[in-house]
Amino acid sequence: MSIAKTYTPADVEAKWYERWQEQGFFKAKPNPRKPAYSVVIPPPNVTGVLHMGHMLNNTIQDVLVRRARMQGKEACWVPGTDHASIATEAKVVALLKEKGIDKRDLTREEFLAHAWEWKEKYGGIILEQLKKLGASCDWDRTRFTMEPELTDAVLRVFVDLHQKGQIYRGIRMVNWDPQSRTAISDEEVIAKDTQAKMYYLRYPVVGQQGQFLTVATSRPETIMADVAVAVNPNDERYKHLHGQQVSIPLLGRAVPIILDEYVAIDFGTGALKVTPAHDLNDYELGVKHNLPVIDILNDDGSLNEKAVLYVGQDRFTARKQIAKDLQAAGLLDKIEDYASVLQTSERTGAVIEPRLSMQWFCKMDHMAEKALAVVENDEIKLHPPKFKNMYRVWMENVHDWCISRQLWWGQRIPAYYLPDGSFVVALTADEALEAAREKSGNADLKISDLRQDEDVLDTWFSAWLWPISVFDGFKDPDNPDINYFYPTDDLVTAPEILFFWVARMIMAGLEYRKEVPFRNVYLTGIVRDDQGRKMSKQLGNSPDPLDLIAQYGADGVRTGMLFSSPAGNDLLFDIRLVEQGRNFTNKIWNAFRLTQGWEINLDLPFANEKAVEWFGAKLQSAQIELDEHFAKFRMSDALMTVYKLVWDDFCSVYLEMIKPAYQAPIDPETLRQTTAYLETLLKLMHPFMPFITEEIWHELDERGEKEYVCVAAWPKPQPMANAADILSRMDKVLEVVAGVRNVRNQKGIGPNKPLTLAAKTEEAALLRDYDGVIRKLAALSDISFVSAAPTGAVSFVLGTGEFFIPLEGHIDLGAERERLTKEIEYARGFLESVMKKLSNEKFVQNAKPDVLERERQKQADAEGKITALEQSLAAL
RNA sequence: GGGAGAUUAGCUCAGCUGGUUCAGAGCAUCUGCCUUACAAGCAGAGGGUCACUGGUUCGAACCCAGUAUCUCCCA
Repeated sequence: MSIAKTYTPADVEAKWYERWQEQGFFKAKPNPRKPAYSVVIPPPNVTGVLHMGHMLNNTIQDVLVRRARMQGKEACWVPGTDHASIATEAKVVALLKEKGIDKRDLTREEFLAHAWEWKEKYGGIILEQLKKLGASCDWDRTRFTMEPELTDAVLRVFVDLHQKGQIYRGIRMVNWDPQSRTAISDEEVIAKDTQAKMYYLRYPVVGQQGQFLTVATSRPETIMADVAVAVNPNDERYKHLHGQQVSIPLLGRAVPIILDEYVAIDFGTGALKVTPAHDLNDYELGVKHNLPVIDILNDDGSLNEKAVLYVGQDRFTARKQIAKDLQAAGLLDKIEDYASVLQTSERTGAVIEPRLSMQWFCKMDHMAEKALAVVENDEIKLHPPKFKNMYRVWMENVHDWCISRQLWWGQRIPAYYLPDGSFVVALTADEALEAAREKSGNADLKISDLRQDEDVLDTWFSAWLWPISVFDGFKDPDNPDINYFYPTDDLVTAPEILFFWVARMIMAGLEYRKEVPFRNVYLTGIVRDDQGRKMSKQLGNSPDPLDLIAQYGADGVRTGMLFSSPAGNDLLFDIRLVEQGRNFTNKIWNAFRLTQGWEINLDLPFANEKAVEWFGAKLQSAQIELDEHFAKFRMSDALMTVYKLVWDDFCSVYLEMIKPAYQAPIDPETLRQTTAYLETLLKLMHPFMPFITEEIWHELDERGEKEYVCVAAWPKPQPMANAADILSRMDKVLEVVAGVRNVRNQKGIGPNKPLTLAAKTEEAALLRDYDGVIRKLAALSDISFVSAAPTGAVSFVLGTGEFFIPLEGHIDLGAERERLTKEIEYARGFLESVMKKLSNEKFVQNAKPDVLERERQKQADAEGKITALEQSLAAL
């Protein structure tokens, strides 16, 4: 039989993914005989292509889902995509621009036609990429947040919350993104530290020739929107100006000097320009003092005619220009450097303008309170739990959610305006008409008299319904799917969207199902490069995931990503991790290859009882450990447990123990047991490395129609009464083996040159039991037991036992002596520290009995060891 | 400015209620091996004042206080 020496994933991955799909293994439907397990994918943007973050996130989900499936649960992983209002619209606008089409020249319908066309063409790419990774989603359930049914859910919720008074319309200071020309929510604003300038402007005091009030501002272009200058009433410097007016520099418009304790005397000059339209604090000050509002900005961030000056110029151009003009007019006192915080848009990066505008809001207070409670009482667990604190702080300080966006791509707000300016909210235009007739008392109103709100809803306003809407829980709240699969089990996502999305899904779940949407939230870290920088397209520091898969195999990439990704910690991506993953697949492949090469001789007796028994015990303890790691969502540790079990215990120890001599046959019982172990290992590895395990599974044996490792039963630990004993006995044996190998290394003796070992130990019976194992692993021709040290031998000490390897001609007496002396010194020091404890009365009184017992044991061991070492030294 | 978390080997991280092998793992490093499954490998080895300073305790990586540095969140 000839099997390739190295594993080539490219040959098998596509095949198995296809087979799994053909067999319908990923499909899930309500099954009363099975417990449900469900996960909804964090829907990637339709604009997205697979990046490293997706790889990590979806690998983790797939591991969880595959394991649940093997555990006999009805595992349902719902895939889908998000319409990503701003991001997609921006992308489509840019694309049109390239073709020479300006969005403003298009009607809403025309634009949407382009957008849909784009979505149909590119929107599914990312899901196809996930298949390459091995993601075991139920593809028949693929949803899209803007598809008709999900849109229907969004509109129903909007109407419902409006009816409940949870949604309202109002003028508020919002975060205006001048690039995408829409309001965005607080959560979409990113604060960035920057070096800005502070401009000190002279406002001439009206009627007092030559007198000025100097005001510090970082945004001089907004002076045209000033409606007052405020000073602190207690500020001695300005008492003489109380009741006066100043005129706005360059503009000449007079505004009052107002008094308010809000003004910080020690900041800037202690005089504050008040610009209600363009600053939240100023707005509040304006309301308090009954000041007018002058909005000088256009949607795109340029100045409008209300500014009078610089009309049509962009705000930043205007800022530069006005600084020059003020300088020229002698009204600029000075400019200072100033460290400030810039508010920027999450989506476009544009500098946000605080802007007063009419928007739709969703009240958060009640919903936030409930959504906080379920996390506080652990009905929903966050992993790692440190995020609980962050979650609490946010929930306790949450503001109402601005849900309207001045875009076209998205769900259009179902509010309809009557000719008189009032509005009704209804699911359809027909219903709106009915409501409008009732409201106005005008039975003659026609649909054409109504005007639907131009805005669309925030993308998260559809995403927050995702765990319910993907199971059609709004259209049909009592359908079998949602009853069976909701609440979902685990949600795997990034901490960045804990508030955007996770918190709001919890709110929606509680509001519409009276039940949490999931039990566990696993928060992954950010994938960074080896210098700790976030991976991004702009930096070009991210490898192409599909290239990686092509090069290292999906299994290699999956394990590589998991190797260093403890929950909630950032992952410093290093190609070496993926190499390690690839190497692991190759190791597995070769273990399989080894077992396939053996000739069987049916007449041979069972020759490897000790080895088989030991690996059984090892397997059992590893499985227990593995299940514990999974229970705690410690994916990295879970993988490491499997990795060490396979590589160290199975390959390096077990297979070496049972491996027949070259071209010698193996006995049937050993082969049978070994194959069974290999199958168990394949099952344990499958969630992490689905492809190679499926490949070997089928190579290993003829399999039935539906007999795939993908759906094999997850192995349960086999209870073994004396497992601990078996393991500790073998540990001692392996120490002896390591001792011999160490001597070989030190003396430069090849691994195959037969040696003999003489042991002077109380564990002779144990070593006799394992005689075959020791001889094989340590390549010994004979093991004898002695009561006195032989001469001319190299020795090593384990516990209280002494071991001698006769090696005439290899012995350096001086070096041997030195080594033994050092060991004796170390052991004496150790004994001393133990004795110190034991001679301390307080320790003996206070320590628990088992602790005391351990210390006494240590004492005995150390004394025995010292004796043994001294005898060895004497024997030299 | 407010809050949360972190600091353990060269790197990435474990370390449960303070008490065996409590100073660990993987990778990297070093040494020797192409030993008929695997050089994408085998065998072995070295490496840490558990950030710092005090305190509590018979006993501290672990508990407490302070200091330093870093990260994140919010304003």
